[in-house]
Amino acid sequence: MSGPTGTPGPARAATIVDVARAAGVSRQTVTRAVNDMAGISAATRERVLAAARELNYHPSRFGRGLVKPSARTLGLLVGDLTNPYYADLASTVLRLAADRGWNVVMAEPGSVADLVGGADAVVGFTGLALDRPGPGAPNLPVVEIDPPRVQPGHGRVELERATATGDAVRHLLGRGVRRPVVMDLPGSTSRGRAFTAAFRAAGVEPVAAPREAGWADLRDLDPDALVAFNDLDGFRLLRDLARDGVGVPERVKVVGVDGLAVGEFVTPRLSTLAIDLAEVARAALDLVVELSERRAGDPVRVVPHRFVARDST
Amino acid sequence: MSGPTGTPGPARAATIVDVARAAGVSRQTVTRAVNDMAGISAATRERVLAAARELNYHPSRFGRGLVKPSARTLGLLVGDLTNPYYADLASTVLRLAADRGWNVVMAEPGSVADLVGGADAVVGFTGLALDRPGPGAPNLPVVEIDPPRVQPGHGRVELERATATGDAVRHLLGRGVRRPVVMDLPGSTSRGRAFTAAFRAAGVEPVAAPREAGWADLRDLDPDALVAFNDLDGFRLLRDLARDGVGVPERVKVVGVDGLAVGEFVTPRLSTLAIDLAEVARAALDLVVELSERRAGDPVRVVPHRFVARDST
DNA sequence: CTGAAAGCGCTTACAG
DNA sequence: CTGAAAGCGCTTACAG
Repeated sequence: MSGPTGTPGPARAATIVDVARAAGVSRQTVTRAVNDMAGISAATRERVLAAARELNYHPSRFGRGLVKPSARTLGLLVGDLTNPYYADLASTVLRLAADRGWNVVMAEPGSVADLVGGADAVVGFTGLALDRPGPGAPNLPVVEIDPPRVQPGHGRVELERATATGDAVRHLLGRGVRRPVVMDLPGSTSRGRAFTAAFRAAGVEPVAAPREAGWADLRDLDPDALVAFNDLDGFRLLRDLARDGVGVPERVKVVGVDGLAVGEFVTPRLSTLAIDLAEVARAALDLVVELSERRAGDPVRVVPHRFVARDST
Repeated sequence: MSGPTGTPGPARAATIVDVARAAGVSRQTVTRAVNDMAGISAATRERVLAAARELNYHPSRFGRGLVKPSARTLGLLVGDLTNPYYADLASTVLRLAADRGWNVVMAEPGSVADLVGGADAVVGFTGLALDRPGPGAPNLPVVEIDPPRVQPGHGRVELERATATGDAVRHLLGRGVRRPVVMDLPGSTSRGRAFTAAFRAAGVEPVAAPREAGWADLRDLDPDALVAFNDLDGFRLLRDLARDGVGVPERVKVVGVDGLAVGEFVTPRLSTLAIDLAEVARAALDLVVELSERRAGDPVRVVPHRFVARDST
């Protein structure tokens, strides 16, 4: 609906040709001015930059990217960054990716704008989202962290839990625990299943409870240990227990999962299943590079949790 | 150094033409297969996809972006994501940006790979890095959060501190504080200066101490209040004080800055200068949109801190 | 110091 | 169902 010529359409962003026309020069003179290159008179440069400013001109990443080498972009899919677990992982990925000259576009599940379209490869907790790798969808290299099921062709970093869970359970049993509660999501996840299995192997039948249960909901079970879904939930439970005057670890022991550094600062300090997130990040990046260069088979890396006993058990 | 033709060079990534040649079809047939479009026989599609897989073909974001509308990309520059302050802000930015159809490329200072080249606009704590907006450098819309000094043409979100600092200081004085220590970075920052000014206005001269000082360094000053550089530092101090058996808040009061949610979970719960990060994020995004559409003057938004008194004071 | 030409990798009409 | 042509916005040699 814009006029025949000269009447700038309101929607379309200014392009290098618009600036060239406005400044009365050629396109590559605009390039020279805008990119601060040599071989252009000060006067011309000024005129061009003025025109660019006037038109609110911003060079297109795409035009530029097509023609000159530029950083590759890694799509990173994490859970809620509000959880330090994901934030810490992201922090390491950012650092390692930058070392290798990659940019990182990030998304939380539910806010995946166009991760796939904006990235050259994708890494992350795909269990949280990313269902749509349709037959012909832009098939990027993908590395999944802690995936619920294997996806052929994708790399994956598995977070091994069995060993550390065994250690934790042994630790609890050794301190007299007989009536543990394992808290988990509705469908049950590998974390919950691992604890349940380990307790059973020792002849103790744990009670299952929903992740978000509070002490008020659990009190009647008279539990002597609570396995929280993660550290954040563990903090919440510790606070509730303190509020109700329930002694931790004397009367009830509490274990978290994730190994958050802040667990050192709550009272009592929270025992937890920790994992080296820097190692997870490193493994994921190694795999994604591998995948984008050669086409490897089904590359897998395994990173183990370890049990960290602190004061809450 | 690759052969005359047919000998694939090792470095160069496969392009749509390579696939077309390998499959013996035209470029747009490749497009149809790869993008799962209609108007192509199943057999041809299979043949093309096989060739694509064989060549490890991944469509170029740039070629594609140039020709079809795609999400805009916001560059977000935050501090260490390991600090929940930045992580929480990033989380909100991610969500809001996705609502508006933007992608977000993220960087921490020191890991800024090519933020400027990879984004259509930049938002963040530019005080932490980003010095190089040279004369002709790719001039994107920029919104600075809590900038150390105003940069003409840039939008900015100012984090107002004076009011909340006054409240905090009044609160402390009201509880008998007379020998406060204000901890800050070497050059002193606006947060430190605000506290110092507020104490002086009330006729109390605070002692300045380096941000990373521990109780061992401060004990001899016999302070009755510690103003930590941020909440994380506050947690550290609380732990040290508990370890040394120093009563908080009876003997020493502790104030943090940032308003981290975990401050609710440490013991005693940390009093702090909080700010609504969602509001900061929203203001920054509003400005950046404004800046990339019209060219506004020097758009500014102000978001206030507020003092949250908890148990540590 | 400045400009005309070619090409980066892709998709969108348009013919057949 | 398939392909030849044009063009997206930019930069890189190459002439003048």
